[in-house]
Amino acid sequence: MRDEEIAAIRELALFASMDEKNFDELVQGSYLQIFPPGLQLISEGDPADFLHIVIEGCVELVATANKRETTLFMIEPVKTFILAAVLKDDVYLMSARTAIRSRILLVPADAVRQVMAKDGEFALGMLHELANYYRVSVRTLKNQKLRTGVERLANYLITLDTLQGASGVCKLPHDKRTLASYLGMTPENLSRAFGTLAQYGVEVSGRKISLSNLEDLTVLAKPEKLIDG
Amino acid sequence: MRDEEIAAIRELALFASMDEKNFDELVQGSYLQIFPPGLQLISEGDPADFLHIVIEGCVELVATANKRETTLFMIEPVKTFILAAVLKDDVYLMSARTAIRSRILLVPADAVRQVMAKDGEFALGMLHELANYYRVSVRTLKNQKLRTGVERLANYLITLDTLQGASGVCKLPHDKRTLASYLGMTPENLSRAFGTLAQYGVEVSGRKISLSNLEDLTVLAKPEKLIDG
DNA sequence: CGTTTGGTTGATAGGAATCAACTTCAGTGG
DNA sequence: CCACTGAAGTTGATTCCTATCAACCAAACG
Repeated sequence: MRDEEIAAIRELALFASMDEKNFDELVQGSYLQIFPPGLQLISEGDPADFLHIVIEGCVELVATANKRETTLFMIEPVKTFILAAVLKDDVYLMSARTAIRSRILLVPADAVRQVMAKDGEFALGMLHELANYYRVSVRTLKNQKLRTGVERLANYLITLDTLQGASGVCKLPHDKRTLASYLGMTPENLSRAFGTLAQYGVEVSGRKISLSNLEDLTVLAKPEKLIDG
Repeated sequence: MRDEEIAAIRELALFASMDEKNFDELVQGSYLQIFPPGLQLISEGDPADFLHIVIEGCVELVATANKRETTLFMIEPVKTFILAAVLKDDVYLMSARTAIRSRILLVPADAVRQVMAKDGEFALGMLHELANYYRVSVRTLKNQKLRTGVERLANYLITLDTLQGASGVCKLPHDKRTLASYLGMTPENLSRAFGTLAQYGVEVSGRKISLSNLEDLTVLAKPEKLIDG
């Protein structure tokens, strides 16, 4: 790993206030690797051997059962994933694959656990990271249990537009199949949901979305701070 | 709080290995209280002022949106709840109410955060507790997104029977309205789901359930270690 | 070019919510 | 003791949401 990359990683909230020596110990055994899109990084059920950190790109966390598959989370830079499995020294509950070409830092799980035990600052950093993930997961669960598909899409679009500058024009970060899976619906239903939203000023052209009637859309979506953030 | 109660709390995995002085500091400002059934302990959106620990009884974590309500988790002794909100010094994402008469320990949030910062053992305890909750939340999400209502009920019953001794006879720990909300369906639909399961050997009499054909039920339910534990 | 991949549309069926009526049962009070 | 009450649970009819299967379209790519 290059010095400048190490320095960049050091800046992350997770590592910022930890001891220099402990940081070195973590980085020592780590690998920074580039993966092509669509590559399976982790399979659910496997033991957790590395803590993964997305430095660049995007990773999709998916789960399978009953011959069905669903996307649970999309992880964007700079964030860890499968932290809980590493921490509990247990198997992964989700599979992970790159959504696009991605640079990922792999930190050996036992190193993480060892450093965590002796570096309080690092443990606190982990605690905050994990608390964030827990809250995201709860929000996701509420989104899923309390809203219909159309409502989830509407809220997704409003949030997306806000994140991209609230200009009323935004661009989907993933293909629609992935989005459908993330929103808990089939691609066919996502397509119909976009159709339904047309009468609320949502125009779709490929991945480009324009929201020309945010008021009506918001009435339909009923966004909630405790779900959408 | 009585000495024997303090001693019992000290035994919890969360506190077991922490420093005596720090434990005292935590317990000092805490209250142990008994609440009647159905009492609202916490409202979603409120700032987190106390870490709650169920010593005895049962607490239901619910969330509301769109004039709908759903039960996200049931917390049984001895477990904490709303840990993440306390940790992040943020608002609660869920409301909490007692399902039955319950004894609950209330630990001031700022004390928790202070002790956490200086007691590495306690921080590690928290980290494990939180990691457990995260994984429960992910399992719940998978259960919700990958299964139908009848499948969720079937798996719930199989797990319940296992927990209660795998005798083929078990007893629902909550009323059916609560169970329906927890399983993400309406009471009417839960009733029908029980009806559907009759042909798989599920007999219902009030809260008493008997599973006379576990093989067929299991074929329908398709339990997964990575969802049902 | 044709072939693939991603996306859309239509028809149909299945899963789940809603509304309304009815039953059961526990608790209350006459 | 029994009738009343209210809550919990069930059942039926209907509507709505969602998945499935199939066909079709279109941009992307060798």
